[in-house]
Amino acid sequence: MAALQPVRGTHDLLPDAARVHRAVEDRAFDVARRFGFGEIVTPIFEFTEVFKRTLGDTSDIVTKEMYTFEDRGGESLTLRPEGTAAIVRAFISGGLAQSVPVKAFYRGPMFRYERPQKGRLRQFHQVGIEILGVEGPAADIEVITCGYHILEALGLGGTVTVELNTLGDLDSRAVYREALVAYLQGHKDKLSEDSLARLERNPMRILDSKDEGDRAVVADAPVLADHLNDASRDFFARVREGLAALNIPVEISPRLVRGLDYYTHTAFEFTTTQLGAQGTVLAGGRYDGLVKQMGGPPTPGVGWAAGVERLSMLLADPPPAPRPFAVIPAGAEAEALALTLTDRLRRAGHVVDLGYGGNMGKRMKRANKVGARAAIILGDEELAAGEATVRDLDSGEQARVPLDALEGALDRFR
RNA sequence: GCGGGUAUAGCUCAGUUGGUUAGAGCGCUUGGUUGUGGUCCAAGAGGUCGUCGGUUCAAAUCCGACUACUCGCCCCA
Repeated sequence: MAALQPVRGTHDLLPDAARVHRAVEDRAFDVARRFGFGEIVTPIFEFTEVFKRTLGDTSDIVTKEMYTFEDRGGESLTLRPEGTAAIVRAFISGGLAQSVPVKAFYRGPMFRYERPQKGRLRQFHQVGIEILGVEGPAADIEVITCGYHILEALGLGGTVTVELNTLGDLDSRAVYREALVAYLQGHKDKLSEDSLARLERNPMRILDSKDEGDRAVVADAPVLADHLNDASRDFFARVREGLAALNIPVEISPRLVRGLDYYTHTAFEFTTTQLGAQGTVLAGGRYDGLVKQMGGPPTPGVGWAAGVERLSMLLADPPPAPRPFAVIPAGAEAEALALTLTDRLRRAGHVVDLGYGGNMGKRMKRANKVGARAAIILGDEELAAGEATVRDLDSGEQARVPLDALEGALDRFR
């Protein structure tokens, strides 16, 4: 039986769930398209190097969460654990540096070997956007605004908090990091085990530790904002002004940091309290060093990714299944007519269900089960008159309609 | 990777201090005749009680391991 279960941390999307999942993706893309983003589809696996080089050798994702394997040709490949690295790789290998700015939207499955929880799977799905080639804060503003509009389109405008911070440019970040490490070194005895490890690899992560002891230490730690140079400070101010002008409610979170190494300047996170520990629903930031780090021409970038499963769980108005019309023939002659009539109505754009057999009672039951809006009944009487009986399954009212006027008669049910 | 909880029909759950053929609701199938669903009534199908092992005369019930799910930590979308 174990073999017949989906692999741990993976999930089938049965029709009802799949409909919600697609709706989230489609609405996100609809909004992104209005902002001028075009879709980029990249392969689901890449050379392992693509992720190693971008995510940093010490990140958890690279060190213990990647699905890496050797193919038959001996190449080391990895199922993508996130989207940005692949988009940037495509940007470089596709020569898109010639046509910056590039505004890319992507969606699809990502893979991380993690311990599954609610809202955390081993194969999960993201939608994301990236703007490559824009240095100024206009891109940051647009990217955050787009994310906010998408959440609004999903009916989540009021339930999500937008947290914002700046990591400063590379100089500011380096200066701050030094100050922070110096401070933390002096309080080593009070730090948790996790944070001692972070002190080596990713000291800024200690800022958002949930450990009480850590929090006490962090409370008096040097603040990033005090270490920003003028350029970084100005950049952040302009981002905030832009968002304020667009009425996007933002909370400044001085301790918000990013797990991945390539982020600079703007960092943001859209969170909800409705999903427990997996409250982050959309997150991203600016990554000015990434393209160059991957071997492309120095190109600034900013973007975010959002978790489709998490958004699906929150979706305010899950889309209903479409309500079909049920064509119900009685008798062999009617059966033959039903086949062509159904085809005609489908070509006209209607959703039509044609049962595979059974008497009228069974077919009516089926019509009801599939949520049909109306039944189109074809029997001997109707055939003789060149008509069909159209029965409104909500009200129970029915009327005879000439066959060649059917399309028009069905329009009133839309 | 670490810690806690859970695991009974397709779904949501009962199952008393271990004791014969494991129950309910919903869903499903069939019927309540001949061309009309949703409501109602009746009958029926469906469970190696997550898996493996142990304790016992006897295990869904107690113990252990494993697996999955779940809630935290970690990480992150």
